[in-house]
Amino acid sequence: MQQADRTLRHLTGYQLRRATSAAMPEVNKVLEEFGLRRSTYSSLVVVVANPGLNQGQLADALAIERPNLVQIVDQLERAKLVRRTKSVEDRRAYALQPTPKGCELEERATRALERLDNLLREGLSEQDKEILHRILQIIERNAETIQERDVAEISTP
Amino acid sequence: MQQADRTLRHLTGYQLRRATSAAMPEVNKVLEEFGLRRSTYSSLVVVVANPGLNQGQLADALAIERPNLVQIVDQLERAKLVRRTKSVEDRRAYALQPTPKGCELEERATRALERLDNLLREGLSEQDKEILHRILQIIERNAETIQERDVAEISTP
DNA sequence: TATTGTTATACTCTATAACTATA
DNA sequence: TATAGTTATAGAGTATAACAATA
Repeated sequence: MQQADRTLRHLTGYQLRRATSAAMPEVNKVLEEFGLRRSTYSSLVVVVANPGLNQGQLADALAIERPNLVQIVDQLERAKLVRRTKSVEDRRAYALQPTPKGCELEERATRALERLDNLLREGLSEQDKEILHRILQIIERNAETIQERDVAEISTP
Repeated sequence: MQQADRTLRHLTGYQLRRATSAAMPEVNKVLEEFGLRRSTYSSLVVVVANPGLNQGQLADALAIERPNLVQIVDQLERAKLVRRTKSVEDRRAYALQPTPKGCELEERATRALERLDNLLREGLSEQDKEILHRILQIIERNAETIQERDVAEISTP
């Protein structure tokens, strides 16, 4: 039985899901070598690039819920990659600061992921890569736009 | 703070993840209107397109583990969309058959998802859509190829 | 009254080991 | 012995309600 999912392959959601599901385990494997997971890695990157931001801003940047961020920052702090420092302007908030060790690890992990990226995109032209990046951002924005609308018009034409 | 995740946006895995995470809730909402989830919908589609296939073949087609398929088929059977019929050639296996109700629901759900697809891909040219489909399949195959190799060469250059 | 970080919780998805019945 | 379907289970990821401290 070949291409038993032929019908599904026409749907963008299914295409995205298959490609993402295939790629994520490889991303996970690379990050494991650095003692990181996707959630801790992406948080670390944003803190390194935006030192001093607070947890709410970090959650917004990564589109994750604040409660789920708590344990992620806990892990980064335990690994001495990020520090929670009390914000002086707003004493409710923590200003997140990367440690030197965090900066160094982030750089090495990013380089490894860039090498994986080249393998994932093998066979694609430079133009293909740019088009992919552009299209995925359009789809993401379209999805956010749809979210603000009513789903009824889709399900019942 | 704008584009706090700028560094991450360069990575294909992150691009894929963001687009997929934004799109999946919309897919879920559409399918909920039909009493389906992504897993039950995709299984239903494959059974309708390939009546008589068994659960192992279905699991392979959708790249899901067989144990996880059991409850999915249970749900489809409880909803009278699919029937498990004992295979005559191999009495260990079930031949999965769609019911008329299953065929009808699959068709309506697919039409609704195609309408969602048009919204998700709004602003893309016909060429963009074809390129996206092609690129995502390449990435999926590349990921499967990487999986068969050693990750060490990626993490430690 | 609203917001930041937190706790507790629950639900889905995914993955693996081990069982049964057939082959 | 190997395979098809199953059971049980465990780990992520994700989502919401409610609380304390502060604004």
